[in-house]
Amino acid sequence: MIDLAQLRREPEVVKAALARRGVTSATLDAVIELDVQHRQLLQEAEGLRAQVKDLSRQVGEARRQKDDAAASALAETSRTLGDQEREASAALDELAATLREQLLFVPNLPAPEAPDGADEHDNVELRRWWVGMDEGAAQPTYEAHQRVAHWDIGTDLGILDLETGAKLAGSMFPLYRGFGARLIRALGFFALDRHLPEYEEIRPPSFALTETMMSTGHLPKSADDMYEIGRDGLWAIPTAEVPLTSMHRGEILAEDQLPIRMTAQTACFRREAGAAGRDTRGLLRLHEFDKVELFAYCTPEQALEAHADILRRAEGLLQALGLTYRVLDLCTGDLGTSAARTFDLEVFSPGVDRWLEVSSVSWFRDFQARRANVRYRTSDGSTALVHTVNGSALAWARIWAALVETYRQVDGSVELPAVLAPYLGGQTRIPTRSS
RNA sequence: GGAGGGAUGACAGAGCGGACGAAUGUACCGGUCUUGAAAACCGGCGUGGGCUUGCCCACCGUGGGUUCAAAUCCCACUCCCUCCGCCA
Repeated sequence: MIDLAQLRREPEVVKAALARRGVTSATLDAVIELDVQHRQLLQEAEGLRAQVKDLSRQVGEARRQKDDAAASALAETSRTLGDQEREASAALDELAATLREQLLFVPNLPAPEAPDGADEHDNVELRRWWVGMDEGAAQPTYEAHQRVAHWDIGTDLGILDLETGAKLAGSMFPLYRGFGARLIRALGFFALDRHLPEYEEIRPPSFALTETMMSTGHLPKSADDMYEIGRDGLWAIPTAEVPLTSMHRGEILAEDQLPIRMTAQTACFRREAGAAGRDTRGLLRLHEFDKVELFAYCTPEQALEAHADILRRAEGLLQALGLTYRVLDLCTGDLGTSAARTFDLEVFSPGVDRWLEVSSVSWFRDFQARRANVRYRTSDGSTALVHTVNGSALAWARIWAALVETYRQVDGSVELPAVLAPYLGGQTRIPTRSS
């Protein structure tokens, strides 16, 4: 949620910033107008309430003086005012709800450094990395045996069974088996270990209350993309960011606690409602996938470094796995609702011949903290909202795809990078079924 | 799932219709005393919001209700504790 006080104080600044991501001036004017009305009504209701309270005190006083006639008269006046107050308060509540609702739909102000742009085509590529680059290789090269899509490799080697996954839960719910299942497990363990002990490992619930989903901005705006368990008032989490952001919801943290850094692997559930039929082959787009998330609550001063650290770690994993990737600086038109600045990491999938997003590293400023009401005590004793940053490190389904393609051998087997050996019982080779 | 008990400021813990944003203790901050520290004593010490910046309003688990007036009474819900049942 943006800062209403800032919108009130410097509307032109906010408008200019949000215009970069397509929010019209009229939208914000409507919010400002609601805010004006809200405060007018607030004063009216509070004035009435103050009178009722004062009269009530006088009633009590009169009763003690045994002046029942005066007490009754005062009570009568107070009752009348009380009715008016009730009416004003009801109107006030309605207006406040409308204001809040509109405010919840206003996206975050983009960071000045975020590049301008309308959509994903305007994202700015900052750099690429591939094996051998440091030794002077001009570009990654792939042989014909690496140009096989992971869904074919998965079927050939018996490590991915999408048909059975679909039989159990519908399409886009993958089922890994044998070495494929073990590889997914290994990737999560591998990444979590690398983030300890700087990041505390968390294993959060897989479902979250509506209020929890609100804090990160996933609700109300993206309700169609979330799995809802209506009977219990719960939602399946689309990312560990949801529970992690709310861990300190409503709290005031001590400044010396910050930054609080956490990592968690969870299943992530996404309905992908707006993407029906697109990129549905193999593991390109799924309703459920595992992802290790990195997250930090920090002071505004710590935020940039915390953001950079998560990006470094995500890149470090990709480099350790020897996968080709690129870093994108998301343009204002492609930023998520809550983000001020986001870097996406895309891994190259030689078999599918496409770049696949495997990480999104975002700085939210105080946008999420305002919704979640997470603050800290500053050195001068006052309170301030924390900043939140997070990023995937990494989303495993697509990494799984890039790995089996990149490391496919001439004979059809897959020879995985040695860094994974400790997590694979020492066996890095996925053999062909005939061998 | 059944029965009972509970939820109050950083913590502990009073209050159970009116002068209660809330006793008291601890912790914390400032001061006096002291060579210094401790002790003792004095003072301060929740969070938001509104505007005429001095006042007003809200908040005692959450949401409703009763009343001139609710931390206090009523209803519903959530969570915690104890016991019983069931269960990986």
